[in-house]
Amino acid sequence: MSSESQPNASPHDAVKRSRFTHRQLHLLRQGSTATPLRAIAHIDLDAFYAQCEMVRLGTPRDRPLAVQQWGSLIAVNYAARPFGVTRMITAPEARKACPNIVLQHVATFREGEGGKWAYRDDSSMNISTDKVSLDPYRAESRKILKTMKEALEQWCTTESDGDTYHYTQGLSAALEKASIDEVFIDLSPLVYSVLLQRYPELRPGLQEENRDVELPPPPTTAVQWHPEDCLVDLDLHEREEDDPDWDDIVMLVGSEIVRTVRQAVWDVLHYTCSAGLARNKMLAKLGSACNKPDKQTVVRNRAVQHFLGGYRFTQIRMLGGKLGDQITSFFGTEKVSELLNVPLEQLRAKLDDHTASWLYGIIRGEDRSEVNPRTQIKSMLSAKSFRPSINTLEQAEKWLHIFAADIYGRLVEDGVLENRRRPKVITLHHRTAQTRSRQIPIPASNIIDENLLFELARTLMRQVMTDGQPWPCSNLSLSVSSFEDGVTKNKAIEGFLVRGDQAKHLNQNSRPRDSLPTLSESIPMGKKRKLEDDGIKRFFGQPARTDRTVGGPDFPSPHNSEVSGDLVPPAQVSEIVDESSAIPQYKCDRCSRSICELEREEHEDWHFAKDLEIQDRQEARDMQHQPSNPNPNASRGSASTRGRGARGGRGKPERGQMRLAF
DNA sequence: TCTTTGGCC
DNA sequence: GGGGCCAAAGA
Repeated sequence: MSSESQPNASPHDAVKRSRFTHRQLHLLRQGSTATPLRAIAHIDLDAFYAQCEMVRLGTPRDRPLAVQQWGSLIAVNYAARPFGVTRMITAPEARKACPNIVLQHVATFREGEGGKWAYRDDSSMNISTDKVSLDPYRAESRKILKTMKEALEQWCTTESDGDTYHYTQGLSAALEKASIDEVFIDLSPLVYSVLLQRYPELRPGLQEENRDVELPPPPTTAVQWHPEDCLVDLDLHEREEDDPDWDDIVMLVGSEIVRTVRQAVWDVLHYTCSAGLARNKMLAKLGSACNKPDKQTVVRNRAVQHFLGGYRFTQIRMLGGKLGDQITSFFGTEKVSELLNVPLEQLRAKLDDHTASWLYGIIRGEDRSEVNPRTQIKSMLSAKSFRPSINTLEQAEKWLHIFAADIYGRLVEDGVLENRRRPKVITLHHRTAQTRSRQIPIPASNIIDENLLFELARTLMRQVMTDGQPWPCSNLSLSVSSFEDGVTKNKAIEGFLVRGDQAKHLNQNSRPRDSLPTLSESIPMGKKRKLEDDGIKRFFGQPARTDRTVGGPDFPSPHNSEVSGDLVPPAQVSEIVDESSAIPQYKCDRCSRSICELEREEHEDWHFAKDLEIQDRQEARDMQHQPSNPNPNASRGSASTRGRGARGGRGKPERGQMRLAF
């Protein structure tokens, strides 16, 4: 982005301006990946499993503790590390290095004791009959996520004057659970909201104003960082004495928000965590690991080059594996600083175009991957390695019982009993010399219980045995996947929301309320889920305001809403119809929609932002492809996934913008 | 549908 | 370094 590399306005300028434009600020509002003002946090629990045990057992923070799995350690708390205890060493070695250490074995299931896990004194000696359970950690993870969400919500409910409210209401932060102990948070909309409250000069001006004009400079000459913020040193040509620009202020506000989130996790649940804050996920993730434990690290835009230059690129997300090794051998270095000297053309010569341009950008600190607001789990797996290998069907079936019980218990937590969600596929993995797997559908007619899972697993096991040489078997695992929403949940949703096509046909269509599925068969399952998650989240996160029913050019018309999976609240629909004659309307010349006059400004803002995103996305497509976008359809206000061209019908509405069903 | 890869504690 | 996960791409 050229604006990022421009120096600050020089002192002789008559009127100092920011390097950033109104357009770039405005893109924060919908969490666009295109703006250099973006604020992304990565939060990582410190030695998570160890902390879980410290909390559960009530041990003091300075008491060394490690979590044991059979003879080895899988997590070591910070109090134990000065003694040389690491995950590499065995439990007896840890005891020797640190006699005072608490060595807590993970909870286990035990053969013949049903589906209940327990903490047992003798589990380390019972590797042949026990199977580890990570359930206690999953439960803590859920609590932590909930606490973080609640802390973030504090920043959404703003008591500001009506003008600011107009621009900031309904904004919230996207939270992506990256693993059992890590989350990404897109703070951009919250930061935008705070900026507009604290700096009225940033509020969108008159309609005529050119959004390419630079913002006024921040009204401060020095940023007051919190004493506990760890700041990455600035790039060589930057100086701390230089006046801050809005990207510095964005990081300041972001770090304030992150601090309250971390504080809430400590106050409520007594867990410490470390955070990284930067303009994108890649930098935030590297940042969170810089100062552990219990610290937060801020990577300002002006520090990115210096920060990344010190890394090996193999430490960057997606480059830790074979791709990173390949690149290392092609170019003879692991250092980011040296790879920076390789021109794009040379990268292209060795790597495919997508990967080459992604790599070129990523080592320069550019990463436009989105924070994917995903909370629900997509599969569940229960596994066991056998040393020595097992050799009979009887032995295998004992483990299948335990797997079935384990997974069933987790499904219950997930809501199978209430029919909220249910998996459609069950898979058995089996390892001898090679790994083989077989999968079958879970019959939709059956109620899922432990026994059904076991019988399906046994069927798969028999298939595996007739396939080839089943023994000796060194590893077995059972998993369920392809989750689908169940009857009860859809019923509940239908009370509030109907899809566009359903709204259209609501009165003609006598389809039974409890029949399934409600989503169009034309959409692959994975996409359906995301669309639905988002639709629901957005709807409930949005205060009901009938005058917010604005739309844009890419809002599918009724005929293609059929495949969009988008959701429309019926109450809204009827209210709109009722009120449309009473409220002054104007017809938007961009999209030919009738918009209520009160919403005119916002609607036009919306078109403006939309245009920018389209433009920007096009640049991004040309310039910067990721080698493997982990989730091309997950979106949060990005134009790439919204309806145009071949994928035109797949779009979903912008936050807070409801589609008319007619 | 099945296998492989990556990432993490 | 390996057991036990989870997600997604590749084939």
